[in-house]
Amino acid sequence: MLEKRDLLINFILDTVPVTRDQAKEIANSFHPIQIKKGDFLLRENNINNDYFYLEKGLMRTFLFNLKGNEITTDFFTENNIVFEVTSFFNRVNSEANIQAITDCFGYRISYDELNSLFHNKPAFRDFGRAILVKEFISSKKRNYGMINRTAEERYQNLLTSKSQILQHAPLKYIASYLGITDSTLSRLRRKI
Amino acid sequence: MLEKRDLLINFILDTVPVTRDQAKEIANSFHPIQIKKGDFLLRENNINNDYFYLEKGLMRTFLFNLKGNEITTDFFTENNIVFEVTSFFNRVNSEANIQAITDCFGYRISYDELNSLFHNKPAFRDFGRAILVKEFISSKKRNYGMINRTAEERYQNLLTSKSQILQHAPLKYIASYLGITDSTLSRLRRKI
DNA sequence: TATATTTCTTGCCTTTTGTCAAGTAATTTT
DNA sequence: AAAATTACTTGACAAAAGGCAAGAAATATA
Repeated sequence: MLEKRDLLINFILDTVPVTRDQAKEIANSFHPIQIKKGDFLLRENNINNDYFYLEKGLMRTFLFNLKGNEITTDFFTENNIVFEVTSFFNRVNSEANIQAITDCFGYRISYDELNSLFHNKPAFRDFGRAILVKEFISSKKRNYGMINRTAEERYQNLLTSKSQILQHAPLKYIASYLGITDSTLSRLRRKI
Repeated sequence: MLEKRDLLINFILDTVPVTRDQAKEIANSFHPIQIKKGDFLLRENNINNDYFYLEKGLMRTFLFNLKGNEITTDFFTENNIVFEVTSFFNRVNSEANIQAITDCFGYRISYDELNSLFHNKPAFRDFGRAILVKEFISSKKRNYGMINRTAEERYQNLLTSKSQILQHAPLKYIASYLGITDSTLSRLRRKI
């Protein structure tokens, strides 16, 4: 039978050049958790203390703007690391929430555990940096899309890159993520 | 007389909790360079091998979209680290250029030098991570501004956060950075 | 199953932004 | 200084997106 943690081990092996034993050691430092649909990995005004490998399910981060409207700033799909960088690394209260869109399962470590691995295990050092680099790059790509693509192109892009999200997230999450109103997204969809 | 490298030393001390001696040691691993207005720190289709502390001057990154239009994706001001994360860390050719908007001066290290410090000097480890975290956060803030602010608000925000840019960059750089056309920015300015 | 709530769509009209083109102003090159 | 290039502005019109409200559809709750 396939040990479940194998997916995390493979994720590590795909992220950074380490041996399978090193990947296993890193994976074994993580702790399994389950998050039910609608529940929160992080609530605003708390410090994010979970560096979370999402094995199964979908999540999002959202916050409220000055008008009180809910803005979805990010979607997370399976086989990715989930955390709120500002709160987690700077140890400050988060403005954002991280919520499960569907039932989720994965593995977490705390900030202290991560830091100890970062300083004591060279393999994890490279892994941690690679994750930061990867997320930073995807944030920059999103920026580029926002300044260089129309709403329709951004929607089409989401459709191909994170199609699972389109199937499970309500329209209003997707609209605010794309930077348009619900009505506009609804009309866009009809057009397609 | 003030040793010029003091600005870099202070930058390190402001970024991460290390002793002045540790900061000096890190700073001394960097090499001074000068870049004239209009010259390039990085040209597209090359690998970015400079992790660059910008002490004096202004820079930008830009690339060409599918229509052949030049898109400015980032501005850099004094007392910041300048690099193209995808190319630098993944050792792949860059799609983007990094160019001096004004005469620039600062200090650089190569990828190999950075990596050796990263693995051998715990103080630098924390510094390197803190820079990645800082840039990642600022990219996320930019995303949030793009989906949640009007063009006028984004312009006003740039005006307060990077006013030096507004004084030295031509309108077309700023317009593409804000995700609007030259005409629209020109009209926005008249309104203000 | 009935009721309530949330999600999504659509019409009407307004505002914002884009496109294209012409013209002026400023800067750079010769 | 003249010529050429680049930067910026503006007008007229078109396209994209927003605001608001009503209603239909789907989902959740009682």
